[in-house]
Amino acid sequence: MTERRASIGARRNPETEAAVLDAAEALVEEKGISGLSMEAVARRARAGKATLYRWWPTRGALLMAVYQRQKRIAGYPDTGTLEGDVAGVLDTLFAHWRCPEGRIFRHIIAASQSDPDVREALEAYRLGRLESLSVLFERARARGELCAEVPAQDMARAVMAMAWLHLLVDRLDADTAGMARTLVRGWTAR
Amino acid sequence: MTERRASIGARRNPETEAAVLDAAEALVEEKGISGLSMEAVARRARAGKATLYRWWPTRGALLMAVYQRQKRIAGYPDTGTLEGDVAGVLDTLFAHWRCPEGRIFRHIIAASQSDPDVREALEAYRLGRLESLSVLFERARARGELCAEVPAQDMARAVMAMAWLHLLVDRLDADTAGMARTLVRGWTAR
DNA sequence: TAGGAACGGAACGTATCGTTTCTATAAGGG
DNA sequence: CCCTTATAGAAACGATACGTTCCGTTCCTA
Repeated sequence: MTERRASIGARRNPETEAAVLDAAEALVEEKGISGLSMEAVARRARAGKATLYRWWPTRGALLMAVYQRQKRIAGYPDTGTLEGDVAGVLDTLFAHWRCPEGRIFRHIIAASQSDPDVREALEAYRLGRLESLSVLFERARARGELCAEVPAQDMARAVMAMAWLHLLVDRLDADTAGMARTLVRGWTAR
Repeated sequence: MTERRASIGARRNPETEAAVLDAAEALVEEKGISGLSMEAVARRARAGKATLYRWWPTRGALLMAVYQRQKRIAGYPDTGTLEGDVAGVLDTLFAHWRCPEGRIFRHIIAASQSDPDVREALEAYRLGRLESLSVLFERARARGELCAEVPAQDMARAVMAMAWLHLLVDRLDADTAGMARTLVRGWTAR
């Protein structure tokens, strides 16, 4: 634990990378985003600041690296109805955001408001999530459950918007079933 | 312009307050939230830092003061249909957020993720906006346009969520009419 | 008239920033 | 086998912002 983690030659040391990302993640969990200073990360990871800045030139880059290291959420459950599926998505998402690793996401959204690099990375990630959300609507359409008028992209955006709002205002304990009902009502064939 | 703005006695100087808030607003507009340092505000406003800290103990307090100085958005237009009203609300809101003073709001949401004072102030403001949004749904209910099943609070939250999402991901140019249609479809009597 | 509060301004010590320089280490190439 | 290359960590740098504390001035209030 206390042995020095030296260079392993003319290539990047994975142990150093892991130590840095561990330190950064722990700092954000413990002290919030303001605790994520390059100094503090370097101290905690026992890494040189030069090493940090070599690989993660900005705080935003470090933040995104931490988040992208986390395992992705698996596919969503198939409950047989669109409303059930949407409620399941919201449940899964809220549960993920409540756990220690997930708490970082709100800070990423916050950082993206002023850091162009974070914004770009988040936008790419967000579009991917919209894509994966659309699976639900494809399934519903195949079941003949959907009305034809509402574009799948619009529905996915509405679900994401609801989720983000509750994350940002710290209401991850809200009634996801009610949310799903409110949203889905207008999208199903009548 | 260059004359010294001295004390006016044992009471707060409105000119100083205005100068400080002007400086803070301009700094956020020009350089984003990271440009809003107490040092920079004091320099630009030609105010002492002691004066700043006396009235706005934290950066968050300063940020909220800037936003709350702005004139409130007037009542929403009455278009005769819920869908038209919601589209109008989104249009008004997006237009406000696009103009220089409105650009601050995204930074307030961001700051609220780590600053408890900002969070509290934003939460109070947000609940007020939800209240004022509910006027739309009262009107629709009076017209018999609404189905009885969806609570007004849930509808208001969905509209707000959609708006916030588009603010945060910098898509204030999106199709508000389409959004309104997507949301409102499920809430009207069928 | 005396007290006190607000004002701008300056200085203080502390902390973090991002950069630079240094030494030591370890792989690959000729 | 040596030399190049690129790494890792440590230390120091100047710059910036932090929050606080004084000071001298102005002028309202009691």
